Amino acid sequence: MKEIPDAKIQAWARLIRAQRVLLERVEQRLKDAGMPPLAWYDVLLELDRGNEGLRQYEIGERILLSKHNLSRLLDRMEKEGMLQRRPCPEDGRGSVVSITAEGRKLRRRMWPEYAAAIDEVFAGKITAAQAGEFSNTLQRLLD
Amino acid sequence: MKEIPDAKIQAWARLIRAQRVLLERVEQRLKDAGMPPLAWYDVLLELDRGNEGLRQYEIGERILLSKHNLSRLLDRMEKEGMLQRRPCPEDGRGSVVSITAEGRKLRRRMWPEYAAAIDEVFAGKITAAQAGEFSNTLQRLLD
DNA sequence: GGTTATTTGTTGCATTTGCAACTATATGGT
DNA sequence: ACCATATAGTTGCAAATGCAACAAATAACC
Repeated sequence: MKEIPDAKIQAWARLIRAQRVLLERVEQRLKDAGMPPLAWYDVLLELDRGNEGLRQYEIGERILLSKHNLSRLLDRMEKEGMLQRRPCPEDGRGSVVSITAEGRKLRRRMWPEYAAAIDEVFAGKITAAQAGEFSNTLQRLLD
Repeated sequence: MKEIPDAKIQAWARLIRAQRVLLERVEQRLKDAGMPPLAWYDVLLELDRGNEGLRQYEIGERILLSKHNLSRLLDRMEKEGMLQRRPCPEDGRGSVVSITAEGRKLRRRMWPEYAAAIDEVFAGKITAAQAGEFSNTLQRLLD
């Protein structure tokens, strides 16, 4: 059995914990401001970037959401008028999702609150150099 | 409105993403090995440390679980015979939770699998020095 | 001592997530 | 062309989570 040094175990534990704590604070702040959860923002951001509309599976890959889950998230967002689904011309199975004007508006309204929250819980507590180093480490872990 | 440098936004995004990806891999591995989710391990570990038994709220603080949620997690674990709840002598409202022999056995059985998973997704991808630095940064974020 | 506010834990209800099954289309092999 | 297999997305059902309301006991205040 592999012996993992305590310092690494501790780093692992802190990674899990810190992400949970910080993310929860951010979500709470959005909620307090009467805004939808972060997942909505993620979807809106991707849609806003992918101008021609995106296939569902593309969204799923980018925001790391399983397809059934995404399917229903999109249901909710579509019902609120934030996006549109239309059948995909090249692939009869799929649909193309695109953001509505309403969706763009929501995204723009969410960003300041989200940014303030990130600043409060994260960006304000770390220097640019530290953030760069931190980011590199995270990327290495993801590879 | 605060302007957050791109590098910090990216670091934030990676923190969220990396934790999700790595944690999911670990959870999946436990599941594949026929074992309960990580939350069970966390509870068992705390109980194993706190020899005399712990109050529920103490467990909740340590593993960052809200009380209603914890209440039901403990229900499930108690039903499986991993722990015991008995009324607290000093405080008529609360209960004292303690681990059973069965619970200790489960924790010991889970650890090798969990450790191997941590090694695979985290510890094996980072040097001790990097882990130390990383850990410090996370701690700073948590303060 | 009596009243009010807090804390501890549980429960009901709505929302979300995860899993497996399903439909429908597309792809690959022969 | 035909059959098997894989992919895109949806849906039903079970499990987990979040929220608000609640009971019971303690602590705080006068």
